[in-house]
Amino acid sequence: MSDTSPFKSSAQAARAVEDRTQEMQAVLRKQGVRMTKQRAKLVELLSQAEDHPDANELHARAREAGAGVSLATVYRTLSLLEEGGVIHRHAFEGGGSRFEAADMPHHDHIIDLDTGDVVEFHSEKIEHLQAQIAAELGYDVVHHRLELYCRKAGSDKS
Amino acid sequence: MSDTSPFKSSAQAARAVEDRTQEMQAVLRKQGVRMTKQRAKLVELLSQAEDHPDANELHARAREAGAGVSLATVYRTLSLLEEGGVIHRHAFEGGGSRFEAADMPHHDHIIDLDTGDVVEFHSEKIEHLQAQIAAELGYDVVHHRLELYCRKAGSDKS
DNA sequence: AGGAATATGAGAACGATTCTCATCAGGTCA
DNA sequence: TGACCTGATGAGAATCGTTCTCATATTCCT
Repeated sequence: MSDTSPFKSSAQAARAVEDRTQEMQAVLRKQGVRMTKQRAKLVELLSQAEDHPDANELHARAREAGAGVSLATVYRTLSLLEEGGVIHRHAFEGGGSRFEAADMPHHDHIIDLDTGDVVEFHSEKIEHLQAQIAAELGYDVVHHRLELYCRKAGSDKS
Repeated sequence: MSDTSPFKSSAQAARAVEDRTQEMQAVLRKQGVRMTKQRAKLVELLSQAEDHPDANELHARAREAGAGVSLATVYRTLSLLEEGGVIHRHAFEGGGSRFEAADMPHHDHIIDLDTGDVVEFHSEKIEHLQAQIAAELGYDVVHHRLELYCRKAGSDKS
């Protein structure tokens, strides 16, 4: 499998994942969330995921990892983690919600219509324009959703 | 200075509902779409709607108008009209898809988190930035989704 | 360890949407 | 205009993602 990780060595990467997992669990414990085996496993899976898995995918990964977690618990835990603010939920077009750890800078998404790949990007200019527009209409932006559904440049699909 | 230009639904209201209905039906006929009673009624309901009704709401409105249309047909027709480009489908957070006639300039949405109200806006600057960002990453934007979930400025919730 | 509060698993229930299929209605052609 | 062929409709079953129910199993506090 190709490795798009920004880390130089797998040892370093493992360490980082460990840190992220610990960090997420710490935040949750601070909120009084009981850290059960299945929650710990899901937190770990999410902290090491480099894509945007959905509930079913996480269910499968947990099973593969030898730690059985029921689909019901996967859903319950995802909602819990979202409430706790340690993961983000995305409802892209088609299919169900997809998730990602929340411990990285805010960003929006480009979804490849042909492959389903998700690319992240961020534009301070767009963020600023959004706030400005909302303000002109008398609103404060609580959160937003910006998704660009794209095709690779040049792939003529008409 | 801002290129924001929100539309007032009253601007479109000036235009006769019948004209919009005829226009939409004409476009569809041109595409070889059979104009059945049910489809005609749904096109009419959509052309006169000033909000963003969902399938169930349209089903109810058709019933109230004395023209019974099954829910299955409502869904089939909505997909048909969307393919024909005469309506747009929006999947806002929570609940199902909501629709609106497509015969007005492209725009994005602000959703009031407290009231559910939807305000339309458009920013050429943002559109341009989106295309630019996608291009830099090797993509062409096919369509996008920009929604600002807001609260009235100053309404200190919590 | 002892226990109260809480989490889990399995499957039923749910809401939105799509599909199946027997019947019905547009639009065309003679 | 009337018969026809194709495509459309209605009613309900089926699907899909997600949530809920409830009996049982765990966690975490003391």
